[in-house]
Amino acid sequence: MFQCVFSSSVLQPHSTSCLFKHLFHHSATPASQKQPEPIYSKKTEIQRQTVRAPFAKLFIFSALQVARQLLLQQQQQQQVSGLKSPKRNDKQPALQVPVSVAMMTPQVITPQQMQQILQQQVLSPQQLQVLLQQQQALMLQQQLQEFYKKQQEQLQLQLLQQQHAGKQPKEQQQVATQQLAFQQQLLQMQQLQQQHLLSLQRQGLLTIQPGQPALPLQPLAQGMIPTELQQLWKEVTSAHTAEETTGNNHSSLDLTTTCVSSSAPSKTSLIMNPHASTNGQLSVHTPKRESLSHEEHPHSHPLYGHGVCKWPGCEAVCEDFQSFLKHLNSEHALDDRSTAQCRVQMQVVQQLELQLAKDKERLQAMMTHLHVKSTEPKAAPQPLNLVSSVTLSKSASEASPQSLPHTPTTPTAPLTPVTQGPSVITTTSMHTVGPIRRRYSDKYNVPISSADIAQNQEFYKNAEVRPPFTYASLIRQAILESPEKQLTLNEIYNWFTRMFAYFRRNAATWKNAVRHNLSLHKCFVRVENVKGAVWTVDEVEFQKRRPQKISGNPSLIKNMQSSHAYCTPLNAALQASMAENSIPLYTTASMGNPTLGNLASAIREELNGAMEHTNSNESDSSPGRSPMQAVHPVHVKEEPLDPEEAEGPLSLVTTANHSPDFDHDRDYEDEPVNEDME
DNA sequence: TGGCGGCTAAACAAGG
DNA sequence: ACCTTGTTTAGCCGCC
Repeated sequence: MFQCVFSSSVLQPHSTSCLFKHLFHHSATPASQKQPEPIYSKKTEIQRQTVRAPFAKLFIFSALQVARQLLLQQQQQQQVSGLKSPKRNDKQPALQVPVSVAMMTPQVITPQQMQQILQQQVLSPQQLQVLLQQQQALMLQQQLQEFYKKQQEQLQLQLLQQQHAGKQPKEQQQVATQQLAFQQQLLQMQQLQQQHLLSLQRQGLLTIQPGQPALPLQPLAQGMIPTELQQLWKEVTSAHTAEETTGNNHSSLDLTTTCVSSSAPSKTSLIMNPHASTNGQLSVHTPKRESLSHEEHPHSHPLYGHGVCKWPGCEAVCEDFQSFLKHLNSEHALDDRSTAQCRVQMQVVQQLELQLAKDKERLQAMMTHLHVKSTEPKAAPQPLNLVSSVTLSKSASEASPQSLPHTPTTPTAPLTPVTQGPSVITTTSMHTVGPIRRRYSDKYNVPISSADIAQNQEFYKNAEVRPPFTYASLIRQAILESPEKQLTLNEIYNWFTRMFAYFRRNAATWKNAVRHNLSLHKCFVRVENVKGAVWTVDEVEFQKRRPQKISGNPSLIKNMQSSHAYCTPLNAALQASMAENSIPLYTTASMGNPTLGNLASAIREELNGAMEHTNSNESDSSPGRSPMQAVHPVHVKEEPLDPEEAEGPLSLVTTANHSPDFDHDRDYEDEPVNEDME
């Protein structure tokens, strides 16, 4: 079956013509008229404004540029972070030059790294999803552009043939139809991009400066006739091509000057260049000049621009480059925070890469289905080398972040010196063979808070990322969420699979672990019921095993309170406990979702226990543990748990395949679902 | 270095 | 015979 991936379509056209009809259905008909998709219903006033085609074209182009720049900036920042050496930056300016185009290829970051990053989960999954959506739209658009070019060439060829031979009108018509269909796919995708950008804007991830004219975000297809679309497409592509052929292509963008800090993903800002908008026409700040200046300017640095430090979440003002270097070495030296931030950056980038791989595969499948030659034949059955390696490498075959390599997860595992370049936290050090399991340093587990899991509920539902909680915590949560505070074993299983995509795999493993935990921990009490046995939670026992470690370390708490944006989870832990005292910091995410709310509150409660101990300076006799060991350390394991895991494409984030309207009644227990095989 | 918490794997038993 | 449920043991890892 060929399920349309556009616009959340559920139609499954099984033939080319059917697909085209299907695509027409989506593209030619404004979604707002046909299917009131949520994304349209959320349109802002800006979106609703009438759009003129050239205006919209410019915006699309601009949006593409900005999105691309964001990605590249992320890559650059990650690279620079990885390269950074606290002592040498000022002495070896050559090493500060942004990475080359080649270095920004997906191969730079390995799947293992991605998994590792994912498992550390320093970054908010929501933020990741936003970035992924951006990237997805962007890359698909690029693919379609390439394809469309080919289609156009083909069409012209056939037109010529027809002029000479005066026949084959049917075939020509078909090609034209194909062309139009893909054109409309492209347009729809562009709409998606706009929506993503708007979404970012709504979430505060994208900043549009006040003076900026209202953006024309009306879906392009609306009110446009095919010829207009075609013309628009031509203009867009020609502009795009022209831009790329003028010396520096996009890969050489100097992001330090175009985009303002991407900082923490939550603060990711796409700031449209205000002085680029003239007469209401928005254009993107072309990076060309900056790129040139970057080359000419020895003091350029991917982490420095506009007198501001671009280190994620920093934005410290630095008068000149020297002061910036000083700042870089002093504020962003090799320490826990910098290491974590670097990993976050890698996480962002690699997530984007993975999503790109998936979308490429999807595009390839589309093309294959339509019997169209691909512009990237190699992308065919396997998404990308990047992904293939995940799929085929036995050591990395576990899609989950479990198969995480050795990385500097603690300060004692310092970043590789600059001289080793991108090998920092890269594959070379990660392909350790053997049953290596590594837990993350508590320092980095600490940040994962209940609030995070509450906030990112959808993420855990959809992404196969291991939840950073112990089995015991999760079991308890499942039980407490139940109306009667008791669950059968099977119901606990179902809760796991329902709430966490991760637990839709390796059922035998984690179910065994669940049973093991139920039996092992005193806090879980088995109660004989009429129908059988149910499990309940003995809160007293659970409190006994509650982590205490934080109580003895006030400085840590202080750090938590003042920690950096990337360490917000740390704050979140604290805030979670505050929330317990009727400060509803994290209740918004759970509003309208009682389950989520319960999850948040219960785990928050768990965390709060540690904080209570902290505040009261009470110390009981129970063995001390980090409060975040409740938010447990995630194991790193490099050997596959299940041989089946080595088969089929793996995905860390399966947002595209997991419906938001996840069927909660679906039973995953016996059949580890490989979503990618569907 | 040893204790501890946590996870995984596995063996085993009982019951349906 | 097979599956589910529940218990127990062992080994490993990371942290302290």
